[in-house]
Amino acid sequence: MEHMTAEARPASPPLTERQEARRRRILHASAQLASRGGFEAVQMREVAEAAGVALGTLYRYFPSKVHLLVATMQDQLQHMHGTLRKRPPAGDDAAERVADTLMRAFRAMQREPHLADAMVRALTFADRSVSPEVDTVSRLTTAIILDAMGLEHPTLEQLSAVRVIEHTWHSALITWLSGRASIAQVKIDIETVCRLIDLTEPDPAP
Amino acid sequence: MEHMTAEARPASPPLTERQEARRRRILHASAQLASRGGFEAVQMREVAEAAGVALGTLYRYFPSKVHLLVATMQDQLQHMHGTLRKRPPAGDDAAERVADTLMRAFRAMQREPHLADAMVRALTFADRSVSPEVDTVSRLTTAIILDAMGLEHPTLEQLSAVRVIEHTWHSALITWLSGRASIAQVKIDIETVCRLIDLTEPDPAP
DNA sequence: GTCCGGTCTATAACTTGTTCTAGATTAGCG
DNA sequence: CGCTAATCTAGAACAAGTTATAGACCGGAC
Repeated sequence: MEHMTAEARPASPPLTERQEARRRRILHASAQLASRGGFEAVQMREVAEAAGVALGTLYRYFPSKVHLLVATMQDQLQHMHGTLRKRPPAGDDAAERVADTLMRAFRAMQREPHLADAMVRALTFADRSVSPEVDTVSRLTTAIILDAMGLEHPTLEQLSAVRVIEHTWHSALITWLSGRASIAQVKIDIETVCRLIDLTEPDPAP
Repeated sequence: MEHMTAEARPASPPLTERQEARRRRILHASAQLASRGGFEAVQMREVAEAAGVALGTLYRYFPSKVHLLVATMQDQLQHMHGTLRKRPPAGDDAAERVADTLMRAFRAMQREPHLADAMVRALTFADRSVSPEVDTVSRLTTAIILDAMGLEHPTLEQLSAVRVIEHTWHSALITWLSGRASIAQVKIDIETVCRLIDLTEPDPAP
């Protein structure tokens, strides 16, 4: 496992201290506003005001509302990845541990449903211009799942299973957020898809 | 199997002929515009003009852009359901047939990627106010998958598998539409998730 | 310190989804 | 036919994302 939890910005010019602070204020304001009204409550003018920057500056840091919310999700995911690592999931086999981890993440979302709404809606609404950022989020999610499986060198088959688990995770979240599925239903879906993991683990002989 | 392919409008007052025609013109215009530039090319003023109705009328028929595009998807799905029924999928077991069917649907989307983009983005972006319509689309998709499986009375376990397959289908489509996954990758994901079906079919003894 | 290019602020303007209004048209009904 | 309520039209108006502009400010080169 690599240890770059908090760093994923290979980007262009290294930000000055004031700039880093601005960026942080913006992300904080974004999360704050999202925690109340969800996606639509994150209004660019309000984010700018709450963060104490001009609207143009906000757009310099995040070229669109979707970019901003995806970056917010990146931020939150990194926190969560750290948190999850501290208490590794219980469970005998990999499938259980992954389901356990995702349910833990799901409970975190239940605590801030509006924030979850804003982030997930932005994630799935993102078009090609946001692909790099969305990809970063996806890699973070993959890392979390692989951590839960406890694998150093997953096979191609296992990576496929992880992809499908991620698909299910995102889509199930959406159905929950839009009120079309209950918490129990999401739990079942997660547990169902996690059985795919067993399929890829032909238990190593008696 | 029931035969209500083209009917799913239990709604309030039965539309007059002219109204039905308007509705159809609107959906046609929507699909037309979507086929060019995708989600953002479907602009309400343009749809209204192309359909030859006033903007206010468009909003009376479809209370938002997302409603309109979800209805467009409903329309397209019904066509596809009909088409798919004519030539049932080849394949020995249920998993193969479902994967086959979904890949056929996927190829249809590849022929109109912009239209697919508009419809799928609307579907996942829809909030609670569109739940009933999104649910209808979901039921249609479920029906298509169950048809492919060839089941009259699926078990609860099988229904769970179908749910997960649907999740994967939607999410994989999104990653493809936003350029983060190749066609080949989507194929693998579909085939991977379809293996869940085998898990629910403890083959009925010799 | 002074100067310069890039950054930030404040604000207006533009775009597109959505709502509203006033008047014309239509459908159903006696 | 003539009436009435609902519907439709044309167009203005509003909301929020995004872009553009002009000037103030900051940080590094000299």
